[in-house]
Order: sequence, then C-alpha cells, then structure tokens
Amino acid sequence: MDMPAPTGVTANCRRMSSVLSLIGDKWTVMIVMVLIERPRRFNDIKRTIGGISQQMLTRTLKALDRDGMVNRTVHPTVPPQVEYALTELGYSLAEPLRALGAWAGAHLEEIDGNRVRYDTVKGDELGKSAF
Amino acid sequence: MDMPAPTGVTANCRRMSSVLSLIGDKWTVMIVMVLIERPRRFNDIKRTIGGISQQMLTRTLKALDRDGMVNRTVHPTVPPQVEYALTELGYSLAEPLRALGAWAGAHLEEIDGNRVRYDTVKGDELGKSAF
DNA sequence: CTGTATCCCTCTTGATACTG
DNA sequence: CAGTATCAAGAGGGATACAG
Repeated sequence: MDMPAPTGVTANCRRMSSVLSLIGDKWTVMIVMVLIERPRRFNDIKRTIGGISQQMLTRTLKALDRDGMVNRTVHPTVPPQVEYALTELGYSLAEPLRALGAWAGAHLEEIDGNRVRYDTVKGDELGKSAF
Repeated sequence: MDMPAPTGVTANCRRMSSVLSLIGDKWTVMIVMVLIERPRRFNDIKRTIGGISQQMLTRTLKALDRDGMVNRTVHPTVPPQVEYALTELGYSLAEPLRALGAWAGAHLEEIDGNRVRYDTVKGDELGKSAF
C-alpha cells in the first residue's frame, strides 16, 4: 500500500458513500420515518406519504426488506393484506435520521435565508454601483 | 385546516424532504466531510475525494456556498487560489452526519449479510422443499 | 389490495474543451 | 489553478395497464 497518508478522510468517504446509496433517495427515508410510528400496510404507507408512485413504493419496500430494515408480513386473506414493520435494524436507523431531522428543523430557515441573500447579491452584482 | 390528524408524520416527511434535497447527493456529503478536517483548495478537494468530476465539484461547492455551508475565499494571486472552509452551519451539519457515519460503520456489514441471505433465499425459493 | 411490466421523459452526471 | 459551457449517456422516477 503506497497511499500517501489517507488521514482517515478517504476511508470516511467510502463509508459515507455506502450509506448514501442506502438512504440517499428520499423515499427510503420517508418510508422509514412513516414506519417509525407503527407498522402499516401498503396502501396505508402510500396514502400517508403521498406523492409516491405505486412502483417506487414497491421498489423501495423491496429494497428495505432485502436490507433487513423492514419485515414484510403477508396475511393470506382476500383481498391480500401486506403489513410492513421496521426491524430492529430499521429502528436503529431511525435514530440518526431523527438527528438529521432535528438539524433540518433548526437550520432550514437559516439556509433559506442564505439562499435568498446569495441570489439577491448575485442579482445586484452586475450593477451594484447603480444602487 | 381540515387535515385529519396528521400525527406529525406528514410534517416530518416534508421536513425530511428538504434535508434530503440538501444532502441527498453524495458529493455534498463527501465535500462536507472532507472540509471537516481543515479548509482546502479546489484541486485539493478534488484529489482528496477522487472520482468527482471538475464540474460536479464546482457545482456542489457553489450550492454549498449559496446555502451558507462553506465560505469561499479567493486569494488574488497568480495563479488564483480559492480556499473553501466550512462555516458554523457547515460544521453543525457535520454532527448528524457523523452520527449517520457511525450507524453505517455499525450496521453496514449486517446489511450486507442480509442482502446475501435475501438473494440466496430468493434463488432457492422455487426449490425450498429441497432444504 | 398488492405487486409487476412497459413506456417515456427528465434530471443528473461525466467528458471534453475552452477562458480568466 | 479555478471555473464555465456544451454535449452525450445513463439512471431515476412517474403513468399506465395488467396480473395474482
């Protein structure tokens, strides 16, 4: 190994990369957050989230099932009912997610202000002496 | 307001949606993590991350600047040197990000195992009585 | 109700070349 | 070195129709 003193940063990058492909898409996070409250059935999740297509919900739930984040329970009734519940692993993700949500709540407004200011400055930049 | 008892879940969803468009792409997160250690110059960041195109770096840094997550300092030398440093806001995001990284470190292996098992089971499913 | 398959379109991203 | 512009390619995601 001839890498020049990685300082651990690169390693962290790789790790984050894996997490991000896991929770990087919004639907995954949304579903986890919805299921934190209680287990729900397919269309229940769909309605609660709102704006998610049937296909994306199916896909994301399947991925979460595969990762062991949710449990998929089929009740052999007619019509079929399928209930999704977070596993222990799923709940454990909920924790850092909540931290992120808290951060959002604390800073989203500030960021929005920053954007407005940035855009305003950019807009005035060309003619700032003409104020 | 005639919404049927949102239970807070929907509100959380909307909030998370905002965060995710913020940090949802891997480059944003990577850059923040790289800058946690110390401020860096453009190509320094590029080299440290590795695998990011010049354009994506430029774009992402601009977005981070706009959001007030990083400070962009131009040293009027020749050739020009531009240094990027996290702002207080940037550092505050680093915190929940670290939590997420910790979660990843603790569970990524487990998830990987889950996937292998899932895929194996799926493969054997058609002949599961052959157990 | 739950899930699959198909089509299609948009957005993202990388590669490349060029400017200050 | 830092940044911009243009183009092409691929993934992501929605709508729809259909199946179990």
